[in-house]
Amino acid sequence: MRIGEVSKLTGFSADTLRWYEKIGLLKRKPRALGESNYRVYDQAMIERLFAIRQLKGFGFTLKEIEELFAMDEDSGLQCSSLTELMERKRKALQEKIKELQKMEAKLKYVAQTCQGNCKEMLEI
Amino acid sequence: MRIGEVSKLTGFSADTLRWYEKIGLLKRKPRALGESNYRVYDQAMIERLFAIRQLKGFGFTLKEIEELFAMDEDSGLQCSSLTELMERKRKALQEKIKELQKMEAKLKYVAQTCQGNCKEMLEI
DNA sequence: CTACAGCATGGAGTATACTCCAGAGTCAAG
DNA sequence: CTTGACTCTGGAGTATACTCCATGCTGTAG
Repeated sequence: MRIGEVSKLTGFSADTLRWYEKIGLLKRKPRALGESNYRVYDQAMIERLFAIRQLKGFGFTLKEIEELFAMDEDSGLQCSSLTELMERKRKALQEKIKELQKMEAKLKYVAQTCQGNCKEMLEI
Repeated sequence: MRIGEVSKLTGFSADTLRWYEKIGLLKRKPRALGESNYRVYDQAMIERLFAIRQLKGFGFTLKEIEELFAMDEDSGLQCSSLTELMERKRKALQEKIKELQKMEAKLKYVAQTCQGNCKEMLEI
């Protein structure tokens, strides 16, 4: 498959696919003799793209996904290591959530109790 | 007050103070005749810095804070407009929170139920 | 054979909020 | 008068994840 087709199939733009290659998240297949310079994607690469989609949905950054793939290729990814990574990511997410919830609560408080003098409440 | 003192007082680094000035969040006082080129901060500026601190804590971006100050200088900020802004920010925060909570829930699910085959569950 | 869609490359631009640095000017104490 | 701390300016760098663009090559339909 060529880049346009893969783009339609996966929903990643062609630019994004090239970008993923550039940062090492996706390896480009070396071209066979006499083959054009166009990128060719095989089934394994398509699957990897869906995995990337999944992992992004779990909150992993591209860098983390890359490291994860590297671990997998390196020594075979153990479920225990993966679980640990997920737990760590989960804790980070929880902290971020708490932070946002605090902001939200503060906003709610000011907006609901200001009675005409929210500027003072916000100390503006 | 000069920049170093203000930095200590407010906790914003000197670089940050200059940065805020550059993006228009803080106006530099014009220098008086014969005065040096050093920045001088008066009480009003210090207060504005504390307001910025507050508003950042409420989740407003610098750009939003700037717009807010502009509205205030322009026509005097009405509590009703401010409340509306806060409500909008609050909704945005809530959506972000929901999104993160979904990620967290998915991670929790996989991590807790994988039983040795989390790779399959993650579709890696 | 030619037109045109599709692809390649390298580089710049976007958004956010700074941080760091070099090179030079300024101020106050001793 | 010198030293050292402080400040100035302009510009580059950081992190994240792309997007957009110009210019030029490639593949295929008619």
